[in-house]
Amino acid sequence: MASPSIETRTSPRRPRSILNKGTRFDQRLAEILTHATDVFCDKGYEGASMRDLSRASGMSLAGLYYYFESKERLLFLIQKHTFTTIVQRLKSRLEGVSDPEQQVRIFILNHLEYFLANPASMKVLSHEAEALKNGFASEVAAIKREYYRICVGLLDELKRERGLQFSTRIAVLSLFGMMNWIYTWHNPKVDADAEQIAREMGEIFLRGVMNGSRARKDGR
Amino acid sequence: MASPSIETRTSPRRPRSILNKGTRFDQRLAEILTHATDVFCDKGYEGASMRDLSRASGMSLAGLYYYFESKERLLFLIQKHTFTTIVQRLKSRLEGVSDPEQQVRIFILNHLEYFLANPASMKVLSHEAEALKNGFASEVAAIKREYYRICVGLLDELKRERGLQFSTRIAVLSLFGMMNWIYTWHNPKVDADAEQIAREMGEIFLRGVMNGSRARKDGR
DNA sequence: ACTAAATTCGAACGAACGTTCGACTTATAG
DNA sequence: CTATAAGTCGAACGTTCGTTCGAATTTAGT
Repeated sequence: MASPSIETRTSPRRPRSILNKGTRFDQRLAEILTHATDVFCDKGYEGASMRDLSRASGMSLAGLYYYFESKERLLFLIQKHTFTTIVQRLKSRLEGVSDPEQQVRIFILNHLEYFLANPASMKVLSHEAEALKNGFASEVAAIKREYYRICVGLLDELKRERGLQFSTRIAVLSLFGMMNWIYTWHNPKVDADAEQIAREMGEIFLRGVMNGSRARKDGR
Repeated sequence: MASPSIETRTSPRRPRSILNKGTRFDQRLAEILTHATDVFCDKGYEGASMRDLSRASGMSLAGLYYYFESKERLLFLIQKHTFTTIVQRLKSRLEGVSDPEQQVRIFILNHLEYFLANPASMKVLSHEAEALKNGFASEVAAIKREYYRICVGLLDELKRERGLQFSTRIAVLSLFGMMNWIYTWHNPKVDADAEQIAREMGEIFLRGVMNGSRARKDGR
């Protein structure tokens, strides 16, 4: 959780001194976001009260409102930062790789690695997807759509290259389901690490989508 | 949504007349559960107020408490009924089928058919899995565990019969993810019906879990 | 050291929350 | 028709909610 920085906020008047990166304000806000993420993760967005957030971050109830103007905007900041980060990491990892199968594996690994390294953030992103309204909702939805389209692109490319036949939509959404559901069951003391889970899910998904598909006629 | 019946409730003193099935009480409770399910589906358990439920079911706020003694118990009744029904249907459909692959296909079809026929109930079951506490939570968790174990059994049987090698836990949980995630995206105006989606997910999952697995050594 | 800006907080706001109570109305059985 | 039980409701309970305000404190520039 880091550096929401300049254009991300609107609450009080901005400090006029230009060139402040990683200011006290931004650092403190980031700390609050981290604690808030944990609380939202445990109690849900609606179930978490501002007093819970106050307690968790060690700041008074009123003090929180110096950093953001509403509980909803706080959730928005968490979701936007999380989603932006995962998309940006994906893009950088995808650079220079041209084999579509390898690209899909990277997509899965990137998603699961970030998920298991930031379980609270990702649970809040996955589980509270409907909690935001209007402008906040549509801005996060836009990032989600971009992320979704990237995955569609990879699978369409895989289909084209290998002459496969399957519904891209069902495939992509099944893959997201496999991956995102992990927040309901993953236990770091019992389950393998991200790399191995990514390998196993990747095997299931890629074999499932690739083998024998060429021969199928439509309908059945 | 139907017949919570005798042992399910505790609120007021029970009508002493034995042999009442489908009484006025049970019917009205079932209606309330249906409306409450829709509201919980739309606004979430925490986000839905008793006044929302009152409005949706056309009964006064106080009147609701004649049928159940708390909001939490209402959610419990919804989840327990939904989960019990889906397990019971599965068991009856599984009877007489012995081929493990066919059994897995039936499992998937049963799950998705019920999901798409009762989207609100299933969303409330999937999305509000952490909302209940203590006794309520553990009773639903017990049914979930039974359902999970059935699926594990089917996959272990498939593994044994065909000499496959994969982590049953990861496979089962991936399958649940694929299926349960559907509440976040399925649009009846755009997407296919349960039978076809079950076929496509079944293909992906079964091919993914079956093909080539025999040859793999451990570790890699 | 002085000052102005940045930061923090106690106290309170009105609204909404889940739940309860006693009185009222409707249905049922004799 | 009468009496008892089942069902319903308006009004209110105490609590907690998200948010605000003005005063107090801390920080940073000179």
